[in-house]
Amino acid sequence: MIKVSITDDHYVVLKGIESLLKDEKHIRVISIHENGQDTLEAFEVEQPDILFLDINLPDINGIVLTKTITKSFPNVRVIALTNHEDVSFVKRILDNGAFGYLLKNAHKEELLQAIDTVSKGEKYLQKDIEKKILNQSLGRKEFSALQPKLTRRETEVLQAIYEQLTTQEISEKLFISPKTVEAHRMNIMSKLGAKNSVGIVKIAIQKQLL
Amino acid sequence: MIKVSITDDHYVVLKGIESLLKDEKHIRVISIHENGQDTLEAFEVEQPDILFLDINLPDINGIVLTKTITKSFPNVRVIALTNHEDVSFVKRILDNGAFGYLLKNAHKEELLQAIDTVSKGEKYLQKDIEKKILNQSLGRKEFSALQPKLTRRETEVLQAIYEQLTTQEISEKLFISPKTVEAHRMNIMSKLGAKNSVGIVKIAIQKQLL
DNA sequence: ATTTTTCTAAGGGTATTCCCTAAGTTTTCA
DNA sequence: TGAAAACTTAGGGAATACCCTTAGAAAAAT
Repeated sequence: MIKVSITDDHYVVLKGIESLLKDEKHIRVISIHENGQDTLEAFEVEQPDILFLDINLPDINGIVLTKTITKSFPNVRVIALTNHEDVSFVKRILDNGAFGYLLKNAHKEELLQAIDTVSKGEKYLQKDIEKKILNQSLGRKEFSALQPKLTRRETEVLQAIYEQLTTQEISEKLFISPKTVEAHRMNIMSKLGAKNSVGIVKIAIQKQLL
Repeated sequence: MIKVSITDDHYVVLKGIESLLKDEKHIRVISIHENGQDTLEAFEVEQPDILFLDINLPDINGIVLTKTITKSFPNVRVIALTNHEDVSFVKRILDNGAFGYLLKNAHKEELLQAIDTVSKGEKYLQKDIEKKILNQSLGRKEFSALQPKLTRRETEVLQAIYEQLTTQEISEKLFISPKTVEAHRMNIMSKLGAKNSVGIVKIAIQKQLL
């Protein structure tokens, strides 16, 4: 008997997965949750073998939550559920301890196969995503063409730029010199391949950094 | 007996709504579809009273599809399903003939109420969206707080800004003086309520002007 | 414990954007 | 056809962003 939990803020998704699984005798849905907090609290009492986890939750960032869960409850295997087909995104999630990755357009067979595969301790990726990863992994790696990694500070500056703050305002907000803010902005531009602040925001949105 | 169809490329959403409705005796789900094309073809044979339509479909833009359906099959009442909480978005959909608007985190009660309300011929909006629309509609109207209308030239400049071009480069691209470009940019900022070019792009993306 | 990365910040420019006012021309629409 | 809206241009100045280099201190990773 495989115990499954589901966390998704879209109620219909929650009920959809539940209804798809309820005919399976070897699978039991033990709990469903609409946010990260509830999920963590419920896990204090009983942990599932597998958690279907929506990455876009209202309260906690899904990637962070994945990390938390795999650390606090190592027996729980997380299968990420999203609409992002972005390969870099998949990578980040897997790096943070997820065992599988499913798009929300997955059909019943894929859902079941994901559960079976992951419960065996193997990683499960949806077919088309697997292909994409392979294709892109064959590109150059050193240039980090995929998901540019911003540092904590850079992320803060990025956020502030997005909020239309000026360098001066950002420096006051973060208690650092304007010159430092500029340095961060230059680094962000360089990492994202942007020509100016507009490009930073444009690309950051595209790459889901915001 | 109310006949319902569902169109959503996320299979779990499809099954979720279906399972939520299957206990209701006065409602019958007559068909489910994963894309716009299938939906239109199926409607040639039989039309539902109500269609739950995901606005983000792989093949056809949901807003356009709403328009098509309400024209070709005027008996079908469309309830839009999305994650967008953007008020301007809601307006656009309703303007194109939709009878209701639900976020995907809607619970069973809301789903049923939406069906009942819409089948009576009334419009149904989810509570929190209704509030937002009211709030924003009470603002100044002459300034077109909702969907700011940009002129043809302003749209071109907006596009160029989005492409990270400088004022100089834009002027060369459009064969106008840099000063004119600046004038347009100022007008765009004013219309969108942006503080700078970053804001222009940010808001333009939010309001789907790009 | 040591290397690497990140964070910090400065000087010294240049380029660009932002903001105001003003006004002639063209297009659109009632 | 006349009025309104949109498009065009401009001057001038303040503010901000961009770009380069350099470099010490702090934090993180190995």
